[in-house]
Amino acid sequence: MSTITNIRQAVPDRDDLAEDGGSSIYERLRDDIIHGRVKANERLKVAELASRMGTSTNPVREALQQLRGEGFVIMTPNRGARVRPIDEEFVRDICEIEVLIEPALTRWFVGIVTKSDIEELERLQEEIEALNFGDEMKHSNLDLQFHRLMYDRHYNRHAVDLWVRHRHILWAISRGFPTSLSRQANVLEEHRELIACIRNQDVEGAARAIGRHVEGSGRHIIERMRLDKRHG
Amino acid sequence: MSTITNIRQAVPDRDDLAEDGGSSIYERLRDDIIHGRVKANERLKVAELASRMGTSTNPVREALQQLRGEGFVIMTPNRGARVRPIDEEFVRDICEIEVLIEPALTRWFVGIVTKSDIEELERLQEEIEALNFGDEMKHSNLDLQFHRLMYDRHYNRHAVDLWVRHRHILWAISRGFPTSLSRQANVLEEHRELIACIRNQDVEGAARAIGRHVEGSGRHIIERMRLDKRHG
DNA sequence: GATTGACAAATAATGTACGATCTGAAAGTT
DNA sequence: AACTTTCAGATCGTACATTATTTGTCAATC
Repeated sequence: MSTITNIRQAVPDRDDLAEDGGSSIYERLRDDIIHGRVKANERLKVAELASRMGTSTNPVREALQQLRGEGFVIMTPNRGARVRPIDEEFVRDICEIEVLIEPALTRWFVGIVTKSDIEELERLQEEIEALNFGDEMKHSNLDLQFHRLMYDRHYNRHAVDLWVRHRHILWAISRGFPTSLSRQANVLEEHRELIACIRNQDVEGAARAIGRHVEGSGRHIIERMRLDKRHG
Repeated sequence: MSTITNIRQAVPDRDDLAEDGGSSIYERLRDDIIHGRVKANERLKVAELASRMGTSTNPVREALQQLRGEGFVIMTPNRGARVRPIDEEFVRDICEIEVLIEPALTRWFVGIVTKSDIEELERLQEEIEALNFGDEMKHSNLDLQFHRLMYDRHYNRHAVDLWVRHRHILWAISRGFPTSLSRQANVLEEHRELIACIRNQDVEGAARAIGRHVEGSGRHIIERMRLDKRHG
């Protein structure tokens, strides 16, 4: 019978050294969906996934339920789970929402920012520029710290959670993709302009800057997805 | 195209008499959390819930995982699930997000609206005014149809899903709460103005109208929550 | 005598196994 | 050809085993 061939196999021989390795069933499944290793609308059979993951069915079922809650799989009673397609539209949809949310978060930040906050932003930005996209992981971490400094203290926890989740998804999608030189330059420029607006207490300017930042990021990811799809 | 009435369990069954029958574990748990029948940060023990629901532990675990995915419970490894507090802040947070999203959806709708759409909106509005908040359930359904007509065809399915979920939560919270006369008048007025702006192709006016609509709705719910808390 | 630390028992979460029930589709019947 | 029956495959629910955490007790130390 035809089976899902693209899902990551359970680690065959290296047992117990890396324990779970931090990758739970949930994370592996989510990663497979986000990276398109399982086709859109493909059926996810619990028994099959369980044997593939090397566990029994129960953990798989619970992981699927969690993914259902997050909207990554669609479940119908007595008929199991299907993959929700993670395509360019999905990225576009997320980014469009962020284009609405992040400027709002940023406006608030401009209103409560302190001198030391700005200094910290500048310090992070210097680190980012010094690194110059040399290490994808480090850059991602610095960039996360940069934006987290702006959003973490916001009173609307729900909005911030949404941002965190969206960022997580986008990061998972774009991990491994190279960043074009053009996009690199734009990222640095957008960050610098953002800092300048914040320092000048230019609320609307900061909002516009972050809006462009999000939009550019989304466009870049979509372009990379297209290239990736074409060249395998 | 197949029927759009794909609403899961849209039938509001009010039979609380049968302990095991009727609604699913998931819905009962979610309802308990949203309505504050379980205290904030209270620990949710699977065995206890299972015996209370009259089932074994597995369905409860899966329901909890789904709720975790939706953000209603917080789970920590080997330490179980805790209730996420559903309070006034939560409502405010949701409404603030909707104040950002719904105007964007509305702007798009103004751009694609047809004559028959406007006629349908007006027909629904007439029904709403004729009903005049006589039946909470019917009003809620009509209001849902009203806004669904505007949003359902939007290309950003993710944003629409978010709206649906938020609306669902707010509806569950405010169910049973009476609507003040003042709020009733405002709702009708806001709908009328919204329709007028749409007919006149006044994009920004429509966006402002829906923004006020959402904001007023949120404020009303929060006020009712305060009253409810005070008087038991 | 009160506090702290270790150790044991209880409690609860997590994982495994299996039977019951439902679905989908291919067989067989009119 | 349409309807019914049958059956394999998958989901869903129950029971149990395992593992981790919390709690309670008691002795040792300050």
